[in-house]
Amino acid sequence: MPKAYEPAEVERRWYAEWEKRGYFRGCPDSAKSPYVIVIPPPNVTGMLTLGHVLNNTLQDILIRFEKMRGRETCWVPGTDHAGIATQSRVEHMLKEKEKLSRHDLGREKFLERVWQWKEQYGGTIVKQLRHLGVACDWERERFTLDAGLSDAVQEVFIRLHRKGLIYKGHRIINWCPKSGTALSDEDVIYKEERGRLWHFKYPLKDGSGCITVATTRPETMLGDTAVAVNPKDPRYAALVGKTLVLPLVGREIPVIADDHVEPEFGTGAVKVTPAHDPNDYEIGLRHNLPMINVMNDDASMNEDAGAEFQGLDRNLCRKLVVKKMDALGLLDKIEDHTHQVGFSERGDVPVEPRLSAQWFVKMQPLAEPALAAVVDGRIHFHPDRWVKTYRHWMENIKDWCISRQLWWGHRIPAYYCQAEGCGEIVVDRAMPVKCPKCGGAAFRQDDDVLDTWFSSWLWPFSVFGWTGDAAKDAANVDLKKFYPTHTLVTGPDIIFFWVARMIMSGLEFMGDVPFKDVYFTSIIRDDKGRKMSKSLNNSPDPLEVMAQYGTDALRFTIIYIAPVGLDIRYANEKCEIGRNFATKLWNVARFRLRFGDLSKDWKTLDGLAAADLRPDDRWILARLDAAVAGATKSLETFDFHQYSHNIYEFVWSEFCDWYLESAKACLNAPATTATEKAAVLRVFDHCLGTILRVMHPLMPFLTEEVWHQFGFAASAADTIMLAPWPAPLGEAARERLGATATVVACVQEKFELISAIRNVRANYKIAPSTRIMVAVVPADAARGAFLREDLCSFQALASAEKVEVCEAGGKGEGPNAVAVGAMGTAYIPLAGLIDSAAEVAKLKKQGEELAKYIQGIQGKLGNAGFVSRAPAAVVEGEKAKLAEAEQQLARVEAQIKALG
RNA sequence: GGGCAGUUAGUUCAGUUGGUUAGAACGUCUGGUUUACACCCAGAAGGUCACAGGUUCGAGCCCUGUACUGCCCA
Repeated sequence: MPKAYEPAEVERRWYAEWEKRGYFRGCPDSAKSPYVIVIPPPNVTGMLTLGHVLNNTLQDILIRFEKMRGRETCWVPGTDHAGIATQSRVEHMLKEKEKLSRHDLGREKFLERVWQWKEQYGGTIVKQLRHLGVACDWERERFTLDAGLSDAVQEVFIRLHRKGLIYKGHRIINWCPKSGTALSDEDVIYKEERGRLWHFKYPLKDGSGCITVATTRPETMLGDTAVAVNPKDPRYAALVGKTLVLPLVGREIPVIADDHVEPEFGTGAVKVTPAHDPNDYEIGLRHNLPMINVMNDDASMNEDAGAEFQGLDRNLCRKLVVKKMDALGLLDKIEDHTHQVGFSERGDVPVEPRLSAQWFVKMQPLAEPALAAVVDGRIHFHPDRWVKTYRHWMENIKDWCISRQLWWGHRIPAYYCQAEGCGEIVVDRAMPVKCPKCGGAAFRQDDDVLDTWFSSWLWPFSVFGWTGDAAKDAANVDLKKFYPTHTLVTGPDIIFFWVARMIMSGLEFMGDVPFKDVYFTSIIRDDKGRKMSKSLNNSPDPLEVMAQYGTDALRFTIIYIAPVGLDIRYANEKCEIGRNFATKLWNVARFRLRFGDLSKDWKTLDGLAAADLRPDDRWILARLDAAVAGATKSLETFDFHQYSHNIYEFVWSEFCDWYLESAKACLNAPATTATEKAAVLRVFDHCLGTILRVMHPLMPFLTEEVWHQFGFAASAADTIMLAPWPAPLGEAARERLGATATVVACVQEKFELISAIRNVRANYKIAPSTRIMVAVVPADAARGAFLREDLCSFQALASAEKVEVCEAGGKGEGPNAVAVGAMGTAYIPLAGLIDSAAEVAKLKKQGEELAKYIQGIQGKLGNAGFVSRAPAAVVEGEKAKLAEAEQQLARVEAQIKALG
């Protein structure tokens, strides 16, 4: 075995092997109880990011944990078709390489090209995911445009339409001028922008003066159809009902009063453009105002903007409007103004609110049961504070704009009767033969496609082949076994886009929640706390990180550094934590191999009793038990942070730093009998076998490799993936093995005394190779007896030539350095080296600390309120601590006296 | 404007139902090729738990307020 773990080859070999052996498959016929996760489908255009690493490592941990616990696990992977992103990427490519637009090709040819692109490049993220070691059931991989999933989308659209929950409406929507499509409210990202507030004067028709309005979007004035003021605003009371002449356009528009106008904002009078602003639209509806759309699809001005402006881009138009208003003397002033501007996520351009005919889902009837499912606990959020965010959105829900003016996606199953003046819309699976209204036979299908999320929201059941046909679905074994799923792991940024909508659709179409627990991951930032972004060039490529440090190292590190419910601050160097830990474990195995083959009976400790074991063996078994119980509980409660820290702490600081060294001393000692050695090795192997299994969900490759190299695997065909999750020994077994709380406390005290002795060595700069003599006067007879049980490991751990346990006063002659601990007082003869003054100073410092501590406890115990009100156990505990400390202080003081 | 988080060692973070002398990692300092590991070992230093009140026998933890930082929604 090489000195350090070399991950690359191990990872390649094991992943292929696991997949080949079918370990990832979820079997619907299994008698085991199912545990199911559906992956949050990444965009088919996507590349693996650290966010994916975190998210998928968490899912993999859960899947592997439950698999070891005997569940029939099924983790469904897949991708979504990412309508806008994919279409614009292919359009861009066509333009660059062939100077063609999608319109040059036509819909059918263009879609062929997108599919080609998808087949060629779309698998990237899926391939990358495999490098992460994820135990996904690849045979179930799904894509949102697969035939079955597309059928489900169609079925759902038709059903909701029949139910009156999908309708076509003429309303204000968010328009992305770059990609030329409508967006949903959730697709808009608000960014703070330092803009301006232009104050325009609109003259009254009767020539009696002007009203000044303030606007952040001057170009929209061309579509103004009113000016509104607050009815309670005395400044404008006299002007309500009068008529203004809209400058540049000449249209006569009224001054109206509306409660929603804020008198404090701007001048207190607002221009109203119902076709280009959601608030103005509401005002327009209330006051029956004309709605004039002055823009084209690409955000250039249309003919209704007037001849001077027609064809201009919205930004150029803005400049021209301001210039002309200024020339007319109607530009009152320009103020700096910081405000929130909505941007299109994909296009990264400001969205244009605009009046448009689109398809919507009526959300409220779906939201109510979905809110109830979370509020009444059928679904749990982790951390649960996200419930509030969810509730707020659900209670203020708006209808969902689902139509997109794209070609790549699920085409809307709506057919328009082409008969003159009919206008009938038929929603159905196929093109109708005859119009139910006019009997016409000519139809045209809606050109638009559906929002990508309209397919993703069905994911938890569409991936299992849901059809909506009751008989077929009842006979679907996958659906029966695997729905509802169990845990969803996703980012809080898609709580509305995806999580909330999946809950709605699950309840609506399956009659049951889609999952029971939702774990919201952290967001990954760089080590300065900045968001990862392409422009900052601060987003590392996970594949490179895995190549450099190892996949297990990255997996371990990202879980280890993820704080509880907060953002992660990541830097590549942090992967050293995981890499070093992997190497540490690797070397534990190397160490063990020096002492021969694995104990045959490592799996259990049956037949062993306290008398067969050293105190240190009993101690590590108690600690191992606590570690196993802790790991199990942490994973059951989604506390991944604690899980990783507990393992790390246990393996490194307890198992390696103390137990392994103690075992080494015993195994190397000539006096140790073969029986004693066998017992120590058996405990060691039992610990290691347990550690490997507990760590497997987090570091799958390394643990599998050691499992095999070391002989834990029964044969080459075996796997740690299917090894049983360790069960705690339980109290009775711990008692039998002497792994009691008393032993743990004593061993802990012993280790503290050894540390104090090491401190003496360091203070006197004694070389590690120099063996010292140590005489320990135990604090009491019981501790003396405890120490005598095993002096061999004490000696080795303290680098001592010899350790003697003496009666009080029997510590021998000559000057001694001293270490005082709860276990007792250790004397280290250091003739010629001893610095009495330094010894006294050290002891005085220790004495002062003890005195302060004692004073604190005495203060408590002297407080009548504490003694009468605190629980008896707490009071007793304080008394015991006091006695212990007083005794130790007495010993420290005795030493000071002896030295002085 | 509304809501949600956070503020603990130089840095990044733990800290259970309120009850040990508040912990870890990294970094820093000292010493060390001790036969598993220098991707290591041993030792050490480092904290007014943001601030101000309150509840309590007892507060890092509970309550009220303030400040600052970040996120979400309008």
